Amino acid sequence: MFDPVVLTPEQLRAVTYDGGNLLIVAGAGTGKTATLTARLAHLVAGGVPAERILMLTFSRRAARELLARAEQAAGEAVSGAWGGTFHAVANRLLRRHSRALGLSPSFTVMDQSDSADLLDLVRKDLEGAGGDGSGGPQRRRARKRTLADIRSRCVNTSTTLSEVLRAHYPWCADERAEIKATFEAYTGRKRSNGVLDYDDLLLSWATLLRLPDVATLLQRQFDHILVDEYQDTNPLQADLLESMSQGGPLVTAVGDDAQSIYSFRAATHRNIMEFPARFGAEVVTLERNHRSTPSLLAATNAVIAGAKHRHPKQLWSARRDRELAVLLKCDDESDQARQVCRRVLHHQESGTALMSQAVLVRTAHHSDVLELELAARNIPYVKFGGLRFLETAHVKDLLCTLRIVENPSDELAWFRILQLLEGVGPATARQVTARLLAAPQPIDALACSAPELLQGAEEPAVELARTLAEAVGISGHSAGSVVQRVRIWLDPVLTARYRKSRARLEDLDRLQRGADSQPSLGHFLADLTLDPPSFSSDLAGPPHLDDDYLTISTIHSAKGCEWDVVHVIHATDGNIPSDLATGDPETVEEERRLLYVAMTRARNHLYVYAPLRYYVRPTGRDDAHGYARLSRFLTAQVVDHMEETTSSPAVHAPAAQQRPTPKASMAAVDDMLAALWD
DNA sequence: CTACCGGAACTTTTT
DNA sequence: GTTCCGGTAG
Repeated sequence: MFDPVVLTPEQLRAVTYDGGNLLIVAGAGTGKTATLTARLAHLVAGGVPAERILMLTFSRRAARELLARAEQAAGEAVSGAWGGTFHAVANRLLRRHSRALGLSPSFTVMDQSDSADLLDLVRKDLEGAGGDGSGGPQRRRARKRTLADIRSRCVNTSTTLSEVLRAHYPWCADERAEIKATFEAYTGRKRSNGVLDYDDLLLSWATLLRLPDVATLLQRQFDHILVDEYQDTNPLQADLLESMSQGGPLVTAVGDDAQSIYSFRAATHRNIMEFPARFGAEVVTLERNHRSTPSLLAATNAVIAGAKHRHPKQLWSARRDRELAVLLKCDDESDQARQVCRRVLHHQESGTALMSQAVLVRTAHHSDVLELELAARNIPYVKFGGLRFLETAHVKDLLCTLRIVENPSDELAWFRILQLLEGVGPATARQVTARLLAAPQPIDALACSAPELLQGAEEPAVELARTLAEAVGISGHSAGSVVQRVRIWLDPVLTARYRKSRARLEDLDRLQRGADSQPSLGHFLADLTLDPPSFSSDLAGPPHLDDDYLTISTIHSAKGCEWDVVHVIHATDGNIPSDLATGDPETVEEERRLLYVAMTRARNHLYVYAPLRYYVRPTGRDDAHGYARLSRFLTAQVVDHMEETTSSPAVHAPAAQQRPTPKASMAAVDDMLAALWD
C-alpha cells in the first residue's frame, strides 16, 4: 500500500487549502485517497467537528476506507463524520425530514430489480383493465428489465420518453403509449405504497432543499463537504451539491475526467469541467503517479492520449522501473484462461500473493471460462460485480417478508410473498394484495379474511399472518431477532420450494448475522439495498477471510482499487469496446476510458490478453468460430510501449502445478455428501 | 387459476 | 443460462 510519509507540494497544497471551494484533479494513481484522507485529518485537527463534515463517496466501502485511514492519522476525533453515497446520505436525511414531504419515515427502498417487478405488475394491471382483449396474437413486448432501464434513463438524463426510445430502444417505439401509461401508474403506486426507488431518493433530497426551512437546516448542518469521484456524478447530483453549499459548507471535489465511466447512469464529465466556474473553485492538479512503474505509465498514457476533450495532464512516475506491460495474443478463450492461470501462479511463486493480483473484465460473464480453469486448478478467487447476492430468489424472499414488517403497504413485497403459499400464483396474489392494501391494517386483514380470500391455502396464510404480526411486535428490538422470527416460517417454505435449499439457508444465516449488528430493521433493510455486499452471488460466498484469494472484478467495480499484478482479459473489439456501445462516438470514448481505468490499476506488472479466435458455441462440438480483432484502443503507439507475445501451445502449464487444498478438502467432501441428501 | 413444459429470443457496466 | 410466451393437464 502506498502511504507517503511526505506529501508532494501539490498534495500539501490541496490538503491545507483554506481559501474556499476546491477542485482536485487527480490523475490515476496520484495519491487521491491519501490526499483526501490527509485533508480530512487536517480539517479535524484544525478544529472542525467531525460530525460537521460530509463525505460523499462512490461506495460506502470507499467512505469507510477514508475514515479508517484518517483515524490512523488524526485519531478517534475523525469518526463521526458523515459518509456514504449520494443515495445513502439521501436516505439518512429523508428519514429525519420525510414528514416535510408528506412521506412516512418508515418508507422502504426498492432496488432496480424490485422496480422492474413493480413495473411489470402495474403493466399487467393496466392490460387487464384497458382491455386490449382483441385476442390478436400478442407481439413480444419489452422485458420488465428493459422497462426499468428506459425509465431510469429518462429520469436520470431528464430526457423525454420519445427521445430515449428513439435513441436507445428503437424496437420499443411502437409501445410508447403503453409504456407511458405504465410509468405514470408506477409513480402513483410507489407513492401510495410508501416506497421509494433509487431515483426517488435523489429527487426527494432535491425537493427537501426547495423547502426554505428544511434547506436552511441542512445547509447549516455541515461546514465541509468532500466529494470523491466527482467525474461520475450526474447533473442532479451536481444540483444537489450546489444547493447544499448555499450559504454554508465549503466544497472540495476530487476527480479525474479521464476515468469517467458511468455515463450510462447519467454521469457527465461536464460536471468536473464546469466545477471551477460554477463553484468559484480553485484547481489543484496532481500529476505525479505513485502507483505504477514508468513503463506501465508509458503504455497507459498512450491509451488515454487518443481521447478527445480532456483536462490536459501528463502523469509521470519517479519509481524504479521494472518490466514493460505485456500484450499477449492467445489462440482462443481457453488458451487465454490457461495463460492467465500460468502467470498468476508464476507471480505467486515469486512472492506476490493472490490477494495482490486481479483479473479485470468488461462484463461479468467474460470470466466464465477462466473461472472453470481456476476451479480445476484449485486457485481460490472472489468475484466482484455482475449478478448480485441480493438478486437471488431466496434472499429476495427474506427481504420482502421483512419489508412487509417494516412497511405493510409495500405492495410488491406482498405480491411476492403471497406466491410462496402453495397454490397461489400471480393472479390470486395480485387480487389478494389489492384487498389487503385497501384495509387499514393489511396484516390483520390477512389474518381475518384468509379463509375467504385464499381457499385451499388458508392455514399457511394464517400462519404467515401470525408470523408477520409477531414480527411487527418485536420490530422495536434488534433486526436480528426479527429475522429469526420470520425464518421460523420462511425456512420450511424455502426448503420445500428450492432444490439446493441447504446452501440457500446458509445465505440467510449470513444475512441474519449481519442483522444482529444493526440497530433496527429499518437500518438493516436500507443498508442492504443501498450498500449491498459487492461480491457476486456464488452461494458459497467468499472463501474464509484469512485465506489468500485472487480477485476477479468488472472494470467498473475495480474503480479506486490497485494491485501489484493486473490481468486485463478479452481486450478485443466487440468486448472492449463492447459491441453494444459502438453506436455513438461518445460511448466509444467512454469505453476507451474504461480500458484506461483497467490498465492503470496495476502497480508493477500488467498483462493484457486478446484471444484471437472465438468459438460460436462456447462449448462447441463443432468447430464454428470467428476471428477477433485487437481492441481498437491498443493502437500502434500503445503497443510500442508494450512487449508483444504470442502464446505458444508448447508451454502449457504442467498439470502438476495443481495446488493441494490443505484444510478445505474435508469440508469439500462434507459438502458433496450433504448435497446428496437434498 | 396454477403448475409445468417446450420453444424462442435475448444477454453491459451500478446506486 | 434466463426470461417470456403459449399450450396443456389438473
